[in-house]
Amino acid sequence: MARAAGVSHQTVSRVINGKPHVRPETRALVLATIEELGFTPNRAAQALAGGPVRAVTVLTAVTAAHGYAAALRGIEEAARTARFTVGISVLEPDAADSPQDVIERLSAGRAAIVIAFEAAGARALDALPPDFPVVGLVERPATGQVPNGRPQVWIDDREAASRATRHLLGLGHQTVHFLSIPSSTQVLSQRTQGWQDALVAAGREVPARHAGGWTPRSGYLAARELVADRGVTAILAGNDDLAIGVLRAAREAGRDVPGDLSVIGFDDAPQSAYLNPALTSVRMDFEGLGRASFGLLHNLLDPNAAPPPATWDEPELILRESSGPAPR
Amino acid sequence: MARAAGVSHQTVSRVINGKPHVRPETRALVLATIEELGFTPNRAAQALAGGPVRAVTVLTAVTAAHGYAAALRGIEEAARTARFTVGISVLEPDAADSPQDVIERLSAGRAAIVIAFEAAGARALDALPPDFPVVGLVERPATGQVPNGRPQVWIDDREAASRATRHLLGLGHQTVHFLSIPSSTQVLSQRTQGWQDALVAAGREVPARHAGGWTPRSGYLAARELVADRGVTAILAGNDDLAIGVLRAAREAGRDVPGDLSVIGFDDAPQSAYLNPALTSVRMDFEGLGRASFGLLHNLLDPNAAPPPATWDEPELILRESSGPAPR
DNA sequence: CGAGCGACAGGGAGCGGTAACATCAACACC
DNA sequence: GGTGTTGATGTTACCGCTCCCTGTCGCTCG
Repeated sequence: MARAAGVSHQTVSRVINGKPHVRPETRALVLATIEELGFTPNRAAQALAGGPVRAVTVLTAVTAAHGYAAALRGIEEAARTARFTVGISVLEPDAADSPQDVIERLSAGRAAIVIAFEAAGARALDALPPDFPVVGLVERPATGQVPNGRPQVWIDDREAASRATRHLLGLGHQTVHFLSIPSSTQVLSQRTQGWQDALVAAGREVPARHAGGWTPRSGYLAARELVADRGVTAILAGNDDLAIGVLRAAREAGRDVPGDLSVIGFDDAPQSAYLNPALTSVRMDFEGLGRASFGLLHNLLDPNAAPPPATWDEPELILRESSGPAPR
Repeated sequence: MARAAGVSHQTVSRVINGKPHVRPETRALVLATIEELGFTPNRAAQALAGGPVRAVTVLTAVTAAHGYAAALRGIEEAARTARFTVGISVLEPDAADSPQDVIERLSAGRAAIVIAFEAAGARALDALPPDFPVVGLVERPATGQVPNGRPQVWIDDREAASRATRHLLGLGHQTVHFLSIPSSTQVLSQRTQGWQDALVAAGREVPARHAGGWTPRSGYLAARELVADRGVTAILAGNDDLAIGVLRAAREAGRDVPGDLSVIGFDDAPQSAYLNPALTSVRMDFEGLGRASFGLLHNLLDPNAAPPPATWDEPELILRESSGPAPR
């Protein structure tokens, strides 16, 4: 122990936490000794003794999709600069979600951020006791639906989906087909809703929705049927991974993108601009969302010390090669 | 406290840890009370009291690349089934790497897995004290170079790169150009070495190596120059993300893949099979590697309780559309 | 039939910190 | 000069758990 530095443990504690009432020379002495001994405060002890919580754990069911990974990156970055430790635990789709099961996954510190864009995440969020320090990354709550009183953040992907759909309609496409990603407990994901909104508003018929998963493969499988129909001239994919599968299916079916088929994805993954053809996509600032979610949590935990939570960018449609005018 | 269940804290502790010397009925009673109260043992207290370590933190400098993400997934999965908590901390490329700085990132429990495929990771691994419970995911140690006494795991990507290079040579290409990913402290990454090995063994001249980063963009930028040279007929990219950039650059330069240019990537990311053209790639079992690394760590921490560490698959060249015979 | 022993249970210390309170000197004020 | 007042430290009590040790039984065994 640094008490070998000639002072009491209490003084060391004060120095570590930057508290007042320590003479500058004493502080310097302690700091020097800490340096010399390579001393690191024991997090477990700090946590036990009721020190400030400096740990978050992120709960998520998906790790591969760009949006999720980006959110995690944002959270980690914000947490690291706030000197928080971040844990991660992935949710199995069919896990028993008793509060205990969920809480048991948390590392010491007991504060969480739940990425609840789909069912497993949403369930985990619900399972946590109401007074638990947690913030959720969620789908935009359906209109009129009250958020459950917990801090949550979201990107308005309903509006984003509408915008993308309107863009395609504006290009002359009679209708737009949608290949969805899995949603949270809501029957329809917000992206699906937004797509429907735009179609209905334009007085178009809403085609049957096709359900995909998270991978390019699932996009490919689901799209094969769609692209076989020459009447389908525009496909909106739930994310860029699915869109890659769609692009592949289109090529195999001899469809020309964007000549006779337009494809738009979601999330603007780093590779999307370099695909063949380059993918038109809706850029979503999940990294910013992640940072903001951490900010909110930090604020929850320690209203004084936390800086004002960050904001994030609005979705933005990035036009590239995969979308174009409807074929005549 | 569950002591309200009529037994001592000690008995509760025994039940929680599955220790003997508790009457079945007593055990059942305690278990029932725990269930009823929604009691969860306090990890911090357990750790403090010298209970078994049940937390790892993963240190990595890269999160987006498929290989890293896959390794992390493997670690998390193995850790979760062993009821470990997993933390993650990303290393900045230019961080001060004193042992203290590194250790400070660790959550309570103080055990780590370092993904040390490139410089920042390697430095962090070196910074940790020799007796620290840590295992590294590293590049294959150069021949004759003794691993530094720490448990580490690696995939033989030197041989894998050789194999891919030989494959291209066998297809009639005069030589193979290489676009590298950043490496660890070693001047040349093992992938680069393997490529050179094969070229030298075949008596070919070794072309200048091009250095890329981690992203499709960096692959694209580096490849533009390469693909402009019609004499270049085969490019091996350090990973699939770079390869995507290469594919793009090739198309823009009017090169036909695989007609007059073959491209092979590394890692076999999920989207690679669905690209246009589908990317020939070397499949690397980083997920298995991650699982194995956790197994090793678990064994280090608790030689009795840990199951024998898993193994991982050998690299495998997956032939797809992007590689073919050299143009005549 | 008492010693010995194993199965079960409880008591207490202590892990490494933080909060609250006590102590003590220096200094100011009336 | 007595006595607050304030800054710098030390002391003590936990935080919630695990280890070590001590007790109680009820049995077996010589």
